[in-house]
Amino acid sequence: MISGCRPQAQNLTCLTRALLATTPTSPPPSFVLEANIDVYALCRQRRFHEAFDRGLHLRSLDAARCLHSHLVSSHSNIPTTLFNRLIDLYCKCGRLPDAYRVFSEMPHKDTCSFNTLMAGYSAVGNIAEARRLFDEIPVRDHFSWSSIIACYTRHGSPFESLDLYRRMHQEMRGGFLNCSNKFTASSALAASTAILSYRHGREIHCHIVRAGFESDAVVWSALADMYSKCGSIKHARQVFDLSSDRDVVSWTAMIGRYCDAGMRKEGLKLFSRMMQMGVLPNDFTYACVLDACSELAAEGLGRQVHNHMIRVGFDPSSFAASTILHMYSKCGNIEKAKLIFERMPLPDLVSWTSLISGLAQNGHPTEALHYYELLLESGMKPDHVTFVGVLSACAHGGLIDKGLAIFHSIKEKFKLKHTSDQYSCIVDLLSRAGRFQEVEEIINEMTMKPDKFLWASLLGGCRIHKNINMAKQAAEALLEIEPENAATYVTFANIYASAGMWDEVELIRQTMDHKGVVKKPGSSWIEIRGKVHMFLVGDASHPDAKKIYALLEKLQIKMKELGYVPDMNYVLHDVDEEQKEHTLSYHSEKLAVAFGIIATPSGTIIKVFKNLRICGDCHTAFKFISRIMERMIIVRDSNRFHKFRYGICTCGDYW
DNA sequence: TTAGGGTTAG
Repeated sequence: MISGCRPQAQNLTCLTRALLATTPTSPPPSFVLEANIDVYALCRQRRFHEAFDRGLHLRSLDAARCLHSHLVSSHSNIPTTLFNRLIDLYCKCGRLPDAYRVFSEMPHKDTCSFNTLMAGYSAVGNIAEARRLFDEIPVRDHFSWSSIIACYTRHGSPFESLDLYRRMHQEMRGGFLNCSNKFTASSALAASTAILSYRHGREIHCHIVRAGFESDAVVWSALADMYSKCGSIKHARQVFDLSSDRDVVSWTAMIGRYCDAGMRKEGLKLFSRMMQMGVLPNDFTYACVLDACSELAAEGLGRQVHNHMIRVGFDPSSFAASTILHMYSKCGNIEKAKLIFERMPLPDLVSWTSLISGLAQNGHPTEALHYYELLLESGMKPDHVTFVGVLSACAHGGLIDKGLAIFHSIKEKFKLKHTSDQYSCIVDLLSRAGRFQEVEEIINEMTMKPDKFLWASLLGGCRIHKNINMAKQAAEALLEIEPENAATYVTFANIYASAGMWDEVELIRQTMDHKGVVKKPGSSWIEIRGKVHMFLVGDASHPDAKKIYALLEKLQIKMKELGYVPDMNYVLHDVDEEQKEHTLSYHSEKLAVAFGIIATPSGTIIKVFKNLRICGDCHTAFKFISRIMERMIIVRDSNRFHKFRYGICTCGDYW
């Protein structure tokens, strides 16, 4: 019995009993399962359409077989409609060969018979068979065209799909208005979106408006999708706002579009609006919104979403559940993430990987490896993403031998090919440890071209070990791939600066000016009582700026008493020492931490988020501040978490 | 009786 269908099955028990009671012959054979007794009874009554409805609801192969045997053994003329429904049922149960057998043995096939079988092949991605049937249909109707167009769109052939959309209009000779309907239009729109063709999309939009079938949620959703991907998110929002028939899918899609475009706050605003309108979110909505919370590190809001999910009920093994885990982990609450994981009855590989990567980023490499061992013990096979998490745990923890052993096991034990991400991890691990000779050997052994992530990892390692020669090689390779990336110039310049090579620093600065490369401004933010406060370097725009600066000055004095020496290597330009110290004191992360201290009661954990990597001087300063203020300070930078407590950081200064 | 749109981890 299909467990999900139990309530409906129970509802029908009375009906079943009544039907069987009126049937004078023997009880159903033993192979007829409980859920299918209704189907069996309805067949005996020759109420075939109702039996099909029930079978389709259950998606039951037994029901299909039961109906098949009744139809075949029936001596009267069976209408084509019933055979068509049988084909459909077999298709929906994933039994294409049975569907085909029914189709080929039918005495009279109509267009619907072809359409139904074609949809079956389309659903399993057998494009060739679907097309063969389409070509054989003597008289094609709207269903035939919409099925084949959707088939090509769905299975990655958008050009074919648009070609057929055009051909449909020629062959049906009715002009666009009579041929296109909401099904063909939405599929053709999806095809235009796939090839990012605004022109095609716009043309189809015109057909939709002229033909007047725009009041349909799917058409609107496809339109908004096309505009957001080929035109602009603003147009997409206009379409969304104008649509009269919005369902949970179109709301979710619009929220997702904002998140994809990096406009996460807009996405979250729309989510609140959706809730106000009484639209019930589904797993996709939760996944979208929780992901936005993760990126914004808005744990407060994430927790509200989680609580809502608990109230309405959700499947703890669904992908939405793994997104909750990810959200807590990305917000620096790894304990809660672990709790969510432990409560999962059957964690999937995504959840395992998410926890392992989360532990690695949150500074618990040994625990990450412990969960990796548990994953192996569970019998689940790790995939290439799991290995990225495990290798990054080794890299962050300085576990070099373990990392190397796991890296080699990917090929030898798990018989998988190394991916470029895994190469980046191993280069990260080795170059952080200063083992540049081995890095060179690995790069030479690679079967693929090293990508930007690998070179960026190497450049980062060179910064730690002041390896100027290797840094030059990495920076040149990196700039060849990404000539506009300011981070490369800045890191490279910082390496020169730390070696006191100011002429070279100046040369890099001039190159940046010449090429018009602008350094991405560092920004940090902190969530206080549900409100996000954002800071830039030297920012005085915050209402509490005076208090923030006064506190930082006081802290500066106390830190120096305890032995803090500002690290000038993190200032790009060759300005005088006093000026450099001044710039360092007001980095965005320092402003955010100071505001956190002011705005929360003593003892509260301060959680700050930065869009770039934390600066080395701020890292040192926060160790002192955590001691002076007796507070735990958590900083999530673009790379990982740093937890400062009692004057030390969980990263062990290994970052 | 048959057809269309949204998806999680580094």
